Amino acid sequence: MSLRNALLSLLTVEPMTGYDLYKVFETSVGHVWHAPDSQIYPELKRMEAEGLITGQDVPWGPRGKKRQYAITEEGIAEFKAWMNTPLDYARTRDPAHLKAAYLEWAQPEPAKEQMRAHIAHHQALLAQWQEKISEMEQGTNSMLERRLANTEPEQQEATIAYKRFTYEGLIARAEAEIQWATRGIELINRLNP
Amino acid sequence: MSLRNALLSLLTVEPMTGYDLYKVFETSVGHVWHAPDSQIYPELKRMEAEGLITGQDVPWGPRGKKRQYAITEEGIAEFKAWMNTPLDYARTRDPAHLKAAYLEWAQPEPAKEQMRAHIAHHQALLAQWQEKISEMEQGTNSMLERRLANTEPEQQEATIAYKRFTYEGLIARAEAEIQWATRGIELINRLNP
DNA sequence: GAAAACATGTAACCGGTTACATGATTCT
DNA sequence: AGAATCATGTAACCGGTTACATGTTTTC
Repeated sequence: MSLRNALLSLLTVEPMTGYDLYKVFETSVGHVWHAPDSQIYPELKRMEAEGLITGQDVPWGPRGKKRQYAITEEGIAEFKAWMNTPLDYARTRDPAHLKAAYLEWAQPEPAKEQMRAHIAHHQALLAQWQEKISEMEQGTNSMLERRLANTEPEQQEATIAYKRFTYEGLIARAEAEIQWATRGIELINRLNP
Repeated sequence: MSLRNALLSLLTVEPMTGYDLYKVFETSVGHVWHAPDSQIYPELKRMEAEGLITGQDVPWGPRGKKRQYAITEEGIAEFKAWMNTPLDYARTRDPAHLKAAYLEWAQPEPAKEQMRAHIAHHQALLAQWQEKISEMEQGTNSMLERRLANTEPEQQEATIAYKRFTYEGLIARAEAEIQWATRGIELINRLNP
């Protein structure tokens, strides 16, 4: 049910179409949550049927139209309820560490390549998150700016602080993964002289 | 297809029954990969049909029997091939950080409770992984001891080193998550005086 | 004798992925 | 005029979860 709440969180900013939401998942929130359009459109329909959001057809060009969804009071209540409910943590399922535990079965070159890919993956994430923080600082993150425009002044500090806190955590994690994989390459080299 | 390879990795130690494998998932490997029995038994059947493992009914008590699976040459080749193939990293889907980014929507107490649960979750993982390393050092990890008994002497160092490397990475991650959530509690306190 | 552990499955469901499908609008 | 983007879906599939179901053996 996290997709539903990710969608609700975005609709607390302003009404959006399925395509708008899809694009946001491809960029800003996409680094914390991702969903393909094929999952978003049906979910929006279900949410509308359940009264969490209301859809409205708005004209788009001479003949086209698009459906814009706005969060309802019920939707806000649902989102807040989710935010106040503790998560239940899923059992671990971590292919990268599963493979790392059995690297003696790989050849040295592919093993190192695996570690390099791990580094590249987390370096890309790191760069994106650092970019998010720098956008926040410069006020160039449009989703955040629009959110702040609809937020009471005394709440704005918290809104920014929690987002920064989140990104900082993700940055620390990415850095740790890069460090780990770097040590992995050293280890592979040491064991395969 | 990681379940399949997790099963293969365990069967490189020695032949096992579905229940044996299920128990191992509940304990040692379970902290890197988890699977319920309802997923293990059908997967073993498919793997047998594909020739990756061979099953043999062995008597169990006066009337019972159990099916013991051994990895085949084909299975070993498949596992090695997987180990030599780079992973493709799935798009992020991280409910804990998704929620953290919107903590201004939660009440302070539930928000802190969330952070405490995050700490408790990762502290439990941390303890399990530290225990694994201490078992390795004392030679009391029976899966590993059995694996080493079937490993050529010149390979034993690598086998141990990669497992230690894996656990150390997971320990570092757990410590970082605990630190992050601790900062989160401080932040919530600061914003809600 | 009862409880715990061993042993093996099936079935319904759910969230998510991939592939397929279509058409309008805007930009160059 | 053609390409890129906007817009919205359906359908098959897949990995994983939860619930249900059953029987044997070992341990206390």
